[in-house]
Amino acid sequence: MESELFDFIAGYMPLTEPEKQVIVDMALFKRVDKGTFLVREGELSNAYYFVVRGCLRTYYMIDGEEKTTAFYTELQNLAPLSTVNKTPSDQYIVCVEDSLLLVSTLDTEQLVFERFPRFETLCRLLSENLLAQNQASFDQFKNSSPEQRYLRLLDTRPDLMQRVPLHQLASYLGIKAESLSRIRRRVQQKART
Amino acid sequence: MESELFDFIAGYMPLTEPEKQVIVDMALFKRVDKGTFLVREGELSNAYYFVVRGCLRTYYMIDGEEKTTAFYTELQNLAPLSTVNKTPSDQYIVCVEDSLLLVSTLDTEQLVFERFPRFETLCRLLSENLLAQNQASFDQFKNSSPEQRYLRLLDTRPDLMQRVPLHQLASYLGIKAESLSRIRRRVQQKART
DNA sequence: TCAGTTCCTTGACTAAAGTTAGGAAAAGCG
DNA sequence: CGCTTTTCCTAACTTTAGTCAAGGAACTGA
Repeated sequence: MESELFDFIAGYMPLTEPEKQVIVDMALFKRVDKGTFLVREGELSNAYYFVVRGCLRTYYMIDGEEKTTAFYTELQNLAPLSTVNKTPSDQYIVCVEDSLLLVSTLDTEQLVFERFPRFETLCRLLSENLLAQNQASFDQFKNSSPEQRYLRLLDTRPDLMQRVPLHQLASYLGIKAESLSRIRRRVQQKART
Repeated sequence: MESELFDFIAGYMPLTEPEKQVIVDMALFKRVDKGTFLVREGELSNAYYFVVRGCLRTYYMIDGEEKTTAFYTELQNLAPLSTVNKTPSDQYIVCVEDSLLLVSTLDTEQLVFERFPRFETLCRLLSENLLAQNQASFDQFKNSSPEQRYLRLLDTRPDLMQRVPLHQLASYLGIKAESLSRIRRRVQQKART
């Protein structure tokens, strides 16, 4: 169960057995049911999430409509702006499937850093990486059409198509549900020729 | 000259005089002329940049066209994916104006961390913050039309309009130069009524 | 089982961005 | 200074996304 996590971490920095034990002992793993809200708009949040198994979704409520902006699945990390800034959240974070999460709060983080100083270096490297990756995704998004974005998603995260309703994927791709529907038809027709 | 930097850092963590001195002594400040490339496509990069004064631009060459994706101005931070990943860069980073930068390489960073351990915490906090902010910008980008994005840019970074050619701003906004031209006309007409 | 959602698609229409082409003003350079 | 390049705008046309309306399929809960 934890092995996925430690394999992932090893990509940044291999951990010793005692170090792994620190994480396990702190009982940071948490099972969360589908439909559970981790944060709602207006609430304060003090946790960071690492998805071991399952799927989280972030969305905003704008003019009574849900605007989905991200999905976090296996081995992805979510540091809500609300947690980082200690300000009320402007978005919702909800559990899309029954999930297994590593939940670390500002408090537990501090404890881990004391017992295991290298963990701060690990967190720094991870943040730097995620920042650069996020910027690269943003860059790619700007330079591609809705259809190209759909095709890329199909290529990089095909699982999402099965796991998530299409109208949520549409707003994730920055378009309306009707447009996504038409894009899918267009793409299928091209493939058939 | 360095005071802008230290004022900025104080927002995360006030530094002591000796700590400030470490940074100044390491002579990490660098003047860079307009037109200078910090990284080209295919090159390796091993530096992080903090803009004290001036402006940097990142762009990709796609089908012989420059696709600008970001501008870094006063008090903004740039950690190129190439530096983070130690892989050849897929983008260009160029100096748009004569600029004053704080340049930190992987080597100098290590030295600073040793002489001044709190610096690593500072870097972690900064990365976490920038990541959450970048994600929020990305979210907003997805949920707004080209016109809304233009108006927001006008609101949040009006200086860019003067500092940078419009066709570069267009691709930064994820649209073509012709579209930006039309949007500007539309907006002006609305304002005139 | 049935009623009420939610989800997905389609069609007709509108609005806006992409494409292509051209031209004028401004800036850079010999 | 003239020349070239860059920058910016315009226009006509094409393509595609947004909007509004509707209907059917799939799922949900009493």
